[in-house]
Amino acid sequence: MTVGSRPMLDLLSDLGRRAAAALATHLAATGGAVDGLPAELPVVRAGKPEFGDFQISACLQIAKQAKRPPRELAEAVVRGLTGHEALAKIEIAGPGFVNLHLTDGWLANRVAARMSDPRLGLRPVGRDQRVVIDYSAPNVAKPMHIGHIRSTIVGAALHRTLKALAYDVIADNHIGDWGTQFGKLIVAYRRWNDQAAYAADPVTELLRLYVAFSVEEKRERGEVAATATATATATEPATDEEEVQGPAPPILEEARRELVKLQAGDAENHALWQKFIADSRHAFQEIYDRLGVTFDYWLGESTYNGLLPTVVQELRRRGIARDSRGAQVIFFDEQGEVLAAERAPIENAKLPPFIVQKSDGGFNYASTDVATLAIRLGLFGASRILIVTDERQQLHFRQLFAVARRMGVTVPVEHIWFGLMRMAEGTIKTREGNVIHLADLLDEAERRATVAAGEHNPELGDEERRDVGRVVGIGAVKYNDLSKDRQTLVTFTFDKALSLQGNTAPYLQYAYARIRSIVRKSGEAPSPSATVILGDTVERDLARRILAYPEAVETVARTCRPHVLCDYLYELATAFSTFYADHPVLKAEPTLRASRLVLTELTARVLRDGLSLLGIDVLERM
RNA sequence: GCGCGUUUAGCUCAGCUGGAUAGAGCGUUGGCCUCCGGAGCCAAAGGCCACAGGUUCGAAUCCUGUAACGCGCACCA
Repeated sequence: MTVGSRPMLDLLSDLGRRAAAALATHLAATGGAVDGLPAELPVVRAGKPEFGDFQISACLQIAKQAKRPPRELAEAVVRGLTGHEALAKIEIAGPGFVNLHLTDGWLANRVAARMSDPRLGLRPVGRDQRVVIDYSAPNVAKPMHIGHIRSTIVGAALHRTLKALAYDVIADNHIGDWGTQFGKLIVAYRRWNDQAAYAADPVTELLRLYVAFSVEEKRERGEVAATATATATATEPATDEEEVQGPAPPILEEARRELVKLQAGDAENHALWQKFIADSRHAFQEIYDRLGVTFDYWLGESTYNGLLPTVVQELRRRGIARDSRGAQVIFFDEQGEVLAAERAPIENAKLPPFIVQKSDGGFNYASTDVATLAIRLGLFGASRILIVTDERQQLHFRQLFAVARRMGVTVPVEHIWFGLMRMAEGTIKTREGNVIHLADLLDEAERRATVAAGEHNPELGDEERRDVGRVVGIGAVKYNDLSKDRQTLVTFTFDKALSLQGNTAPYLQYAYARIRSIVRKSGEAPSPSATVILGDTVERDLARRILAYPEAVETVARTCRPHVLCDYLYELATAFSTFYADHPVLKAEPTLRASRLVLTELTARVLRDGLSLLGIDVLERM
């Protein structure tokens, strides 16, 4: 490990350990024994500049248990840290906070050292860990719309971030390529397919066919219901709420027959199904290419079909699933754990029943997901599994994870859920109503950004302007989703999604382009051996933020929340802009110029690297 | 009805898992181009952290209620 490759994080651990040791010694001497004193006191960023760079507030928490005054403990901590090479000043403040001030020299040396570190301080914390990440997962025969964008973009960002920390990542696109909709699609395709329209845009035509099916189904259902109510005796109340619906309309019966044929391996239906998948995948790939998103596998739901009978058998054999109303069902207890199959279902179960096989013998999402989990754990040897979907699937995954626990799964399986995208009033409508297709959103983003590029930099040629528009537009869309906590409910508007000011991708890209312009004009490569001078708080603040990069990236990997990295990069860019406003670089005297070039260059490298983890490109000019 | 989630400035959001005087962006108002790219910088105004209790040295953060909104709740995925 080279010096300076992970300065800030190591320093905090070191300080925390020394503080804890000093405190333990003091407590032992004074008889104020405390159970479970941590080996490392938490050292956190100070809330305000006057409180120094970092602070330790643990003395306040420990004081009560130790029955000693907080300030006395703080004094012990101060004694333990006095003389540390990185600390310029240690003070006790308020009721017992310990404020730590780093020396400018320590910061400067560490920043200078980072010039020689191609990883910018990132540590291989994920080494020897295999993570399977499941994201995007669009449904076959449906165009990707703005509801898919968060899973795709958040998932891709996590994918890249984990890889950067040396995790062995397997990205799996679990596309919806199986299910009852294929019976409907086959029927609708045979009845109404418009060959020219299909040839031009298969997925849009498939969506039209699906909608046409629903319309026809509804029409027939109306007719059936009318005759049913006319002949009903009306004296027999329905015993089951779910069964009050009348007999199925003929077209739905037809769809079910086609589905059964497909499942039985009927050659014609199988060929159609394959065609739908291939054409859909082609359309998805176009979007992924524009977004720069990649997968290692596309193991759709159908991948697991052959395993489902065995999965359900196994669940029964192990006393997890049982017969109930003709279906294979798993029940839960008051704690939300699986209820043994020999026990009667209970009233106040924490979770509703989990159906792994329908009463008609068909399998569903639940059994598919059990099989998927088994493959990811067994075949892929995952040591962590991340599934990125919207919030509506929380209950399903709680049920699934309870089943996994019952089956003895101990590796962490996490549902990385995000809030739904909602439409605001007045947004543009597309062909199919109020769904905005992802492709249209990206087109509009690029169009607006291209116009903006032309306004802000008239010197750009047509080709470069379009290139800038593409990178800025796509970046803005991605950043808009990534910069909010993923659990936030988003109300979509073009103006917000494509904003170019404030905490946005274009701001960061602009900061990068400006920096590159300075470095170009310097006519030299910033020197890794230059001495860094931190002359004032502005330069000092910039240095601190540069060094904090690994902390932000590791937080993203741990919590699966990319907005932490967005916030970090925005603060870095802001710190640079402040620095840039009144600290001449090229016109400074030689030693200062060399030092400032290092700060400038490092800011550029961290911005580029951090944005790349988010899947956002940068430009040399814009 | 039950479960999960959300509620912080006019609007959009942070708040590092209990720390000191709650922070940004947009918008508003006022400054900054003889100076490396003004998609920028500096500053001001703007807050009962939904509401009511509780826990403790200390609460936007934890616990209990209440309200509003979002989502889900037996054979869709």
